[in-house]
Amino acid sequence: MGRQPCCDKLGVKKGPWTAEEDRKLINFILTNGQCCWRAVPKLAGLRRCGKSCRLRWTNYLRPDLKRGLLSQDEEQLVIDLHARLGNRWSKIAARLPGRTDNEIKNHWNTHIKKKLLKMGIDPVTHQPLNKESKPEESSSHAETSGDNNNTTENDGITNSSSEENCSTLLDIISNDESLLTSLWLDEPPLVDASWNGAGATPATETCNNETCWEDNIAWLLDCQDFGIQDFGFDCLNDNELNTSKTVA
DNA sequence: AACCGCATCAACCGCGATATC
DNA sequence: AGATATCGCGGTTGATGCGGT
Repeated sequence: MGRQPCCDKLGVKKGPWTAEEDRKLINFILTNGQCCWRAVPKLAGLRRCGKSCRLRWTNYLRPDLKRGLLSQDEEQLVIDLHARLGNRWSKIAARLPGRTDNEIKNHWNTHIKKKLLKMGIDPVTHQPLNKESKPEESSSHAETSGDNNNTTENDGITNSSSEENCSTLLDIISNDESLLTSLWLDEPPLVDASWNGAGATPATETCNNETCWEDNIAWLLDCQDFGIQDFGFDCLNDNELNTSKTVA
């Protein structure tokens, strides 16, 4: 009854990934595509659990990932989406091309949270902190879902230009019924559909959908064209440069 | 130069949802 | 139908780097 265990836990390595392990995982996925993660460590010759492989790939090795800090626009979008969705990081990440839920979660906890607090805004409710907040900050945003375009003047993200960004992004979201609906419903992401199509689908299903699988293989092979087989760590930057082309 | 505290982020853990037997 | 495995998500931890003293 049931399935075989995910991994036997014995001899499974933990901790930071080495360049060699990364290379093995990348080579395996480029060659075979993303099939069932449970089988990946064995087939790729890794002493890792499948879960760890999936995490490493989705959070770090995927060639379509952007690296580096979030831009102001991205940051503001995260704030806005968080006001609507709460800590549903995967949903938020789905709206930011090349960003992972882990990355956004980290950025939220280390940067955005502090900025909001500094601005007198509760990062959980996105409402003004009444006790500590400065009088002018509680003016124009409160209970409604779009009230988080925090436009105060005491922090870097809140200068006049970012104010415009805030309202622009907010307008886009508020005025786009389909986007709003999709944010609330469990709709597939706009940007990373190809990845989710392959990544979230168990091998059996993937095999049933040959077109989808082949598309992903083709896409992964495209990655090889720009030198991923020569993987050293700086190649990911090259990947970044080429990903937009490839995805497009 | 050495120590300390803080910030950052990759990776792990545990849980719920879903799939499979 | 129930038991169990797998997947994906969100919370948390720990290693590392950096700046200040």
